[in-house]
Amino acid sequence: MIDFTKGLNDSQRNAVLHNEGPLLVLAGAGSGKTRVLTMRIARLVHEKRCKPEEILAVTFTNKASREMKERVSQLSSEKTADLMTLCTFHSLGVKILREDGEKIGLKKTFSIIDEHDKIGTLKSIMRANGVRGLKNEDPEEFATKISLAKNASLDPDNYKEANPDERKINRVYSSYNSILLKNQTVDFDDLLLLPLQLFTRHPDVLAKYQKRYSFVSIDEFQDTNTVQMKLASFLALPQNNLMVVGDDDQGIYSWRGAEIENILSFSSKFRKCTTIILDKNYRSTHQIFAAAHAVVANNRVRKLKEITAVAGDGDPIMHYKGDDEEDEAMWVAEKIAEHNEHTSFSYKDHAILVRTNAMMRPYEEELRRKGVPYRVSGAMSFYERKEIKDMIAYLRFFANPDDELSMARVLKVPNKGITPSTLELLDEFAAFRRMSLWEAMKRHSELEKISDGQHGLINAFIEFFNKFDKLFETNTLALTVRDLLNDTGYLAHMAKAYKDDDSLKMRMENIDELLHGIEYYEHKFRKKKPTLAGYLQEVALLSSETKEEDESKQRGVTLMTLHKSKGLEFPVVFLVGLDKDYIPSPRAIEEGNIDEERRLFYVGMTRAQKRLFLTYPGTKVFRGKQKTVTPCPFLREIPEEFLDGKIGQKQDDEKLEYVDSFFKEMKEKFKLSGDDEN
DNA sequence: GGGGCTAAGCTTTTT
DNA sequence: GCTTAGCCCC
Repeated sequence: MIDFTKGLNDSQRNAVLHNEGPLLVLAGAGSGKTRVLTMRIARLVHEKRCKPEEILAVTFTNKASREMKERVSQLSSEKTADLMTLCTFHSLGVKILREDGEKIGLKKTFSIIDEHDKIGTLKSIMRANGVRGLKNEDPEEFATKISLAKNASLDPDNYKEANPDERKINRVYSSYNSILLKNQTVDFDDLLLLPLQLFTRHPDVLAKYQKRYSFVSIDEFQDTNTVQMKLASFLALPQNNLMVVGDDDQGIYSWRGAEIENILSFSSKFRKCTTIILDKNYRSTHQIFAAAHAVVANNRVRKLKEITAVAGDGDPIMHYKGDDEEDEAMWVAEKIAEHNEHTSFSYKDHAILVRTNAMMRPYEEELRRKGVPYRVSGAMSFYERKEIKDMIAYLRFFANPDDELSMARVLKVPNKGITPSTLELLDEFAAFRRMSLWEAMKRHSELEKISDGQHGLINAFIEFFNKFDKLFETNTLALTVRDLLNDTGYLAHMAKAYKDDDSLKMRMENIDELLHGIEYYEHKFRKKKPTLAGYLQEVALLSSETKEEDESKQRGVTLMTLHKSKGLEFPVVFLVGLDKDYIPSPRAIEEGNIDEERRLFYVGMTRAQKRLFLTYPGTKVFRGKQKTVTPCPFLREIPEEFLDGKIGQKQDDEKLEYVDSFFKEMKEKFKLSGDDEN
């Protein structure tokens, strides 16, 4: 029998050997949590405590779920890993809705709307409802509120009850939801909320899934929202074989609806819960980790954990104050070039972490100037590119002709000649007869106001649909898409539109890449019958991914926001722009949520394995004016013994005193909100 | 669909 | 003050 505990420390072993009942694993940064999670499920199956198909392990990112699948494959076999459900919360939602969504009025072919189209939909709803009148209210704000409502498990009716005064939001929210339903479309939040509603309304369906999954694990539990928590606890019943892994010190997504309370109160919510703390950090040097820990220990509301770094003492943290933002960036770029030249650290070992996307620019400029290769994480993702969105719209339309957004795009590129006024007539007709726009289109001959020419174009469009609809049924996806590209004149249209442009080649390559993706999907699902809707639901969840490639092949310096860095590690990390106007952000101060900002700082520090550099500019240009910068107050919380001693130089003393008084001030300000000595 | 102009806005965004 | 996004017009 395989020894699944080989090379593990005591707490890791205890977690891996846990069998039935709820288990909370508090996993400090770099403590080997993925290892523990995967080893435990591999062991459960290996020892025949359950079948592989009874394992459900949920993560937040595609990357994390891929990694988990890989590791389980290595520990058992690829076949075993394939039988398990190792996926993200959202793809679990897709699976459930595809299987049983019909019970709540959702066809198997439903579409998933992306963020951009969502804003567009809200905009038109707001316009139609007169909400976007005088004050020109921001659809983004409405989107955020609706999303938070959905994450808190509030449907339009619940929300209205809880917030009777938010009349505009109420109107927009309920009309948004009914439009989505009419288009047989869901948004990302629905992928969680709708399964939950399905479960509450159809206990028999819930029972089916409860029986299917006998062991449930959740990764990054500190980031779960109300809906995810409910889903997890529903699915784990009745045995409650629920393992959750997370680190309350790394909860940085409260503004997206994550409830850190879920992890803080887990052990009191679940009777007989076992709690295990993974208290060895294998990632960072002692100097780095102890410093980071000293900072985060200032948070009042947290699970007490004494975590020690075991990877050796290391060098002190270095600090640099630039003359201005440019000088700061220059110093960092120089340092990296120097490391690459004279030390064992190469470019790819370095990461520059910033608080806001806008702060990346001076670094990009400096790196480019010095010829240092770099990659910006979070640049435009593959699926956001125009040509890809166009193609996806075509595919969505064929999978789900009720999807009006996609139909609108299809009608536009290349232009099918059906005019806006014709569409308006069709739309009215659809509303009057309570049918979809597509249904109305098919009955266009009933509308006398439409001109003969337009009737002809609509007929051609319907024929075009029927032809390819059949092809999608009979031919392979990839082949049909190739036909589609020619038949619609899309390729010709591209060639014309980007005639003298370098970007034409790139766009063609992107289309090629998409075709390869389709072929890959067909290959992967060859046994399970690949379908158009299935493919689309797969890729919808990859929407924010830059495309697999890099990582292993990557050569350059990584430039990204602190938020994006969570879960990653780099030998050398630069935390830059440590300016008190950015971290903690003014908004966080306003909301009294400084602890989360401190956690963000902690996440940044703990990304570093060998060397950590903290920098800030002495002055900056802010809204056109030169201003003196006050360093980030968290710098003051790093014990001097771990620093290279530069912080606290005379010229900085005044400012650092200010920083000390900053915390006093904050304490005063929020005394009433419970942040006092009790 | 792109070019050019005007007007905001200046946190973070796993899916 | 400068960048970016949205919108109008071609």
